[in-house]
Order: sequence, then C-alpha cells, then structure tokens
Amino acid sequence: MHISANVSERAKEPPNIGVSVVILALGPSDLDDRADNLPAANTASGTAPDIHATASRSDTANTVEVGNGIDHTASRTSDGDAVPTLRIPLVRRIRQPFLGDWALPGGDLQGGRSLEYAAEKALRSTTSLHPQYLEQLYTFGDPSRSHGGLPMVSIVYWALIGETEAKDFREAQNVRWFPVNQLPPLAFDHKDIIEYALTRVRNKIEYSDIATRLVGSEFTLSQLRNVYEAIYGRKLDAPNFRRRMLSTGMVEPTGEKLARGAHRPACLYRYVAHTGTGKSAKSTKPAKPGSRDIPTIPTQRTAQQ
Amino acid sequence: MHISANVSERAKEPPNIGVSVVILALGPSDLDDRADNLPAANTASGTAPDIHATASRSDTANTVEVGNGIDHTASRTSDGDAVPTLRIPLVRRIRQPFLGDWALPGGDLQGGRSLEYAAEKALRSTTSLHPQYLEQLYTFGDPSRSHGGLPMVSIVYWALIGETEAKDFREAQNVRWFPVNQLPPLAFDHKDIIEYALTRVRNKIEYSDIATRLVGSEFTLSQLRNVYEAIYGRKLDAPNFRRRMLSTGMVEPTGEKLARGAHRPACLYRYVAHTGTGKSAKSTKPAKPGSRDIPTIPTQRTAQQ
DNA sequence: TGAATAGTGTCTCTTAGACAGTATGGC
DNA sequence: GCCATACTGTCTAAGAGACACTATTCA
Repeated sequence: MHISANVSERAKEPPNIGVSVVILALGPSDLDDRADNLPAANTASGTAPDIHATASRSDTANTVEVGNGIDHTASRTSDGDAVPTLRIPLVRRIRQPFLGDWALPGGDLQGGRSLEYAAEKALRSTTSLHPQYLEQLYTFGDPSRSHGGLPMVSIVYWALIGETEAKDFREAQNVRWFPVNQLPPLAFDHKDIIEYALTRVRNKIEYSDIATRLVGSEFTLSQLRNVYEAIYGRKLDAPNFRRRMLSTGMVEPTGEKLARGAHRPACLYRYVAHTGTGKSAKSTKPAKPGSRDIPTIPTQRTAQQ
Repeated sequence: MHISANVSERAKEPPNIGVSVVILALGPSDLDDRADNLPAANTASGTAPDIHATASRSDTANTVEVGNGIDHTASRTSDGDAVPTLRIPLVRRIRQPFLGDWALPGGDLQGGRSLEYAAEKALRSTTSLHPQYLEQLYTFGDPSRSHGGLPMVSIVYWALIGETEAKDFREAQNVRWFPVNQLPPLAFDHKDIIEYALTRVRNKIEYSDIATRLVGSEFTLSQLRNVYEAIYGRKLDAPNFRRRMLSTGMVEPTGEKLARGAHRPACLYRYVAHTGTGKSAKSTKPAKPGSRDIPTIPTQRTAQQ
C-alpha cells in the first residue's frame, strides 16, 4: 500500500480498504444503577485531555443524541421501570482529521483473510471479546467522507455482545463505552453509521434468532424480553411478548424454574434450532460469526468477480 | 495497482476491489410470447464458441435452475395466465478462471468516484441504460471465492430497469439477457449472488416504493401488479392487491382512464411521495441512484474511517 | 351476447396489542 | 397479610388472502 506523489495521481488509484465494527453490547440488566462501574465509561482513560463531559451522566453536555425515534435520554422511564440500554465501545482519534473525536474500531484488510476475520480482529483489539453475532452492515465508499484524510472504502460490520461477556471487556487506552443514546462527537460519518446499525438490529431482531444468542443457554422469558427491550429501547408488554415467543416455536421450556427474588419463580427455556417444521418458522439461517461469505436473509450484493 | 512477485507477498497486500451489478429488468408484460426477439437472449453474440444451448427455450439443458422457492420453469402457469419474468444481463468470460461461463457485469473502482458511480458505469457499459433504482447489495471478500484468480473484494449493487427502458438495451459483444429462472452456468459465486439479490428485491418491494419506479408516471393497478408479479414470480390476487396498494396511500387516482382492449378501462394512478402523514407510511427514504452514501432502510454497515 | 379485464363486497384466519385477572414465591 | 413478578384469559383492531359478485368495454 504505497502513497502516490500527487493528488491527481492518487485520484486514479483505487482507494484503500478498511474494515470497521459497530459493537453493540448489552448493559447490566439488574436494577441497581451501576453507572459508575460500567465498562470504562467513566474512567479517564488516556493521554489526551478529556474533551468531553462525563458521558454516563444524565446531562448530555458534549454528547450527541442519536435520533432513533425513541424518547429516552436516561435509561429509566418515568414510571421507574428500568429499560436496559445498549452500549458501544468507541476509540478516540489520535490524529487528524477529527483529532480527539471518537470513532468506530477498525483495521486494515489482509489479502488472504476474510472480511469477517478483519472485523473480528478489530473487535478483539478493542475489547478483547468474541462476538455472539457478527454480520456485514454496509460498505461506505463515498469520496466526500474522507474529510481530508485518504480516500477510504470502509466495509462495516456490526456485532452483538451479551451481557455476561461484556463484563470482562478489556480496558484499553483511548477506548470507552457509551450508551447508544448518549454518544460523544463522532468522527467522519460514524454517527450515521451507528444509527443505521441500530435500525438494522431492530429490524433483524424481528425475524431472526439473534436475541437468543445474547442470553445464556437457559433463560427466563423475562431475561429474553430484556434483550428485546434493550435493542428496541422501550418496555414491552410481558404477556404479549411471552405469547409471541412461544408461538414462534423458537424456544421450549426446560422444565426447570429460576427463583430470583420475592416473587413467583420463572420457568426456564432454551433455544430451539429451526428445523423448518416449526409453526411460523421464517427462514433464518443462523450464519455464525466468521462462517462464510454468504449473508443471512435481508441484505444485498452484486460482484464483479 | 501492481502485482507482486510471489504469492506469499501478495497475500499480505490488500486485495483488489471491484464493483459488480445484478441488473434486474422487467420482461415484456404483453401476453404474446416474444421469446425470440427478447433482448439478445437468442442471438449468437460472440467470438467464443457457444457452449450453451439456447437459453430462452423451455428445455433447460445447460441452464441452471435458481432455487428461489417458486416453481416456474416457464413464464406461464398451467392455467394459461402469463407471469412476467425478470431478466438479467450477463457477460461471458473471455479468460480463466471460468472461461466461457457467464458473469455479472462489473468494473474497477476509481479513487475519486463513489461506489454508485462505479456500479452505474458497469451497468452502462453493459446495457447502455440508466437504472431506475440502484442500491448496494453486499460486499464479498472471502479469499476462497477467487478460484485461482487474484483475491478480489467485490462490492455488489443491484439495479432495477423498467420495461420501457429495457427495450432499448444495447446489444453488445458477449452480453446476453437471461430469465432469472433459466440462468446459464455462472462464474465464481455469482449464482449465490443473484439468488441473494432476488431475495433482497422481493423483501424490499414489501416496504418500499421501488415498484412504482418501474412503471410510468401514470399507471393502472394492473400494470403495477405486473411489476410485483414479475419480482415475486407468481400471480397475485387482483382485488387484494388493489386494496393493499390503496390502503398504503402510496398511490392516488389521476381521474383519467386507460382503455386497452375489449374490456372495461382501468383507472390511472400516480405515485404519491411519502410525507409521513400517510396512513401506514413506513419510513422509506427514496434514495435515488447515485444520491449519497447513506443506504435506505434495512441494510448494514460499520466503518473504520 | 360473450369474452375479458376492472373493480366491490364479504368472509375467514392470523397476529399484535391492551389490559383484567390469577398464581406463586419471599418477606 | 403485602408486594413483586410470573403467567393466563380475553377482547379488539388491523391485515392478508380466498372468492363470489358486479361493472364496463369491444367484437
């Protein structure tokens, strides 16, 4: 990857390729507000002067409200019920353009490796975690998005990380976690990209099994509902949610129960892989992370080679 | 882009980038079977020996049935009603690998140009047409897909071309149009890519306005239904289709009528841009071809830059 | 008049959502 | 007993699909 002598020469060459990841992780779902020991959200993490107010406070000074169509600046609704929130790790830029702003984790693409490999590598180097789910989001290549940097085609992936996994994140230099509804100033078009990823996830959760990957192998329907609520950013009606989950045939009871407090214990369920014989088994190829180059259901393609 | 001396060196370099297009065009919807003067489908077009049987005949020797879950090897159903079919232009490969097989049109990516530009250019050079709709499909980058060629990342777009536009295609060397249900042997993973594009289009037509771009500015509901039928590959119930279209508020009557035969004339309608005040106005940013780098609703992204 | 397409009415089935009410645990 | 959560029952409204039926044109 060599850089040409002048700009007109450079324009004729193909742009560089990078791979980036929107990493969506479940926040803690237990009701005590642990804002101060959330993954690195509040710890001064680095060398550069802190140009932002504390991101996890309820005031939104120096943070950007992502317009996701849902009104929740805090993680609790007015009636006092907790709505779990999604969190996202970002990397502070240490060079121009957008020096000091926050950006999605990313890396270069190696010739002999798959795109998923590059995405997982970017994810690991930022969080030292493995994704529960990884899928291509979109490829951005408009020349105007470089803002003075080198022209760059960014192949963007999005990843999901479960609550238990997110607890052993790696606290790295210039890496912080932000709630998706309180993002800091972002470099390039990364704000649009995150919004787009959220739209995509909320859409995908409707017809796929991604939510079941964010809970353990056995789970209560409340726990599963919490995953949906975190992704939607709003509370769901518990009775209707139960009916919907059971009617899909995607989950089945284990027979066990789980007591977690001064109330009736909840039945445990497990995920049932779709055999195609289920009742409303919409076609949902699981497509594990790093599996192959064939996307799951609704995405897009066309290729010269 | 220079080629390195040996393989191990090459593997460390970033792969080449190309842009390809799945071009979906409406076939003729009038009922006379014009298989023999369809765009270039049957004319011997080239220098290379013709390794395929006539692709537009009803026998499928040397053609590949794309498994789209719909049983229609011919364009007519058993009751005699015509089902319009989608057609797709392919380019015959004139070098290894996959010499003689058919492939999606594509081209290189120039640094100073957008991805859409490259896709439109590939489309123009093959068909001399402008797309009614152009959208990114997916980016393929698995090393295994090169099959002996150079490693290649393919950013794939899909395009829609209306029936009237498709009539003045350009008959080019080594370019032919095939019905999507009778494809010839395809190079690389292009068969998967086309199947994926069809899935995507059938999905997208549900919640977007792409169908209205394939008819004129004024159209009857029968004409619009024909577009849906071509994309779905099956007949639709006319009364239910009418109700559904009218209930979305996406179309409105012009007051005019169109007489086309020995039967009751049909009312003409026009497309109504969504203002957000409509009844079931699902969020559908139009996203014209070549507009910007922000995708429409359900797709995916994440980027390093 | 008949053929062919345009268009209306109506029925059923399914699903999502609202919400009242019951069940079962800890305290 | 009370409280909190788990779970059941039921009503309503909207949407998709099947399909009988009417309307309007030309030949």
